[in-house]
Amino acid sequence: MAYWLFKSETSTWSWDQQVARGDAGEEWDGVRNYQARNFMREMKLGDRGFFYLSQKDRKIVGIVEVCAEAHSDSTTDDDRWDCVDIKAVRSFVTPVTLDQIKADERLTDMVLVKNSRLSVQPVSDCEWRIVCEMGQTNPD
DNA sequence: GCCAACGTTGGC
DNA sequence: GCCAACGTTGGC
Repeated sequence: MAYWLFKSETSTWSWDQQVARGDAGEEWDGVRNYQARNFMREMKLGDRGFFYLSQKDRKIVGIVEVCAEAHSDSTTDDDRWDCVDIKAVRSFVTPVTLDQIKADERLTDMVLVKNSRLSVQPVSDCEWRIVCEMGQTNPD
């Protein structure tokens, strides 16, 4: 199983909204970046991801699961853009801030640190476990 | 609210 | 196919 990171903003799509969707999940639409799209095309059912809030919040607040593999983005007729569906798995006991991540020597290679603008990113197994531990949250 | 970094577009 | 111009993102 692979791990990922999905970026959102509270004002656009909040963690509360994601949780409220329950197991039905939600289409991760609106991504208009080839790199991010390509990562979504690689995703498999059951893959897990962090739910990160950019801008004001700048922290990881929850864990999500891919509940539909890549399909066309319903918000556009342009067939270049695909997206997956994700559902909330659990909230972080303690959210992990970008500051904490940047301050941790083990996480200096995280895409979030190296390429902060990429809205869908891969996360290594190692990074996954470290961040979950920092958030006192079950990684499985 | 500023601006650096990055991605995309389009003229040549 | 290069690269200047432009638009967007997101940390600060």
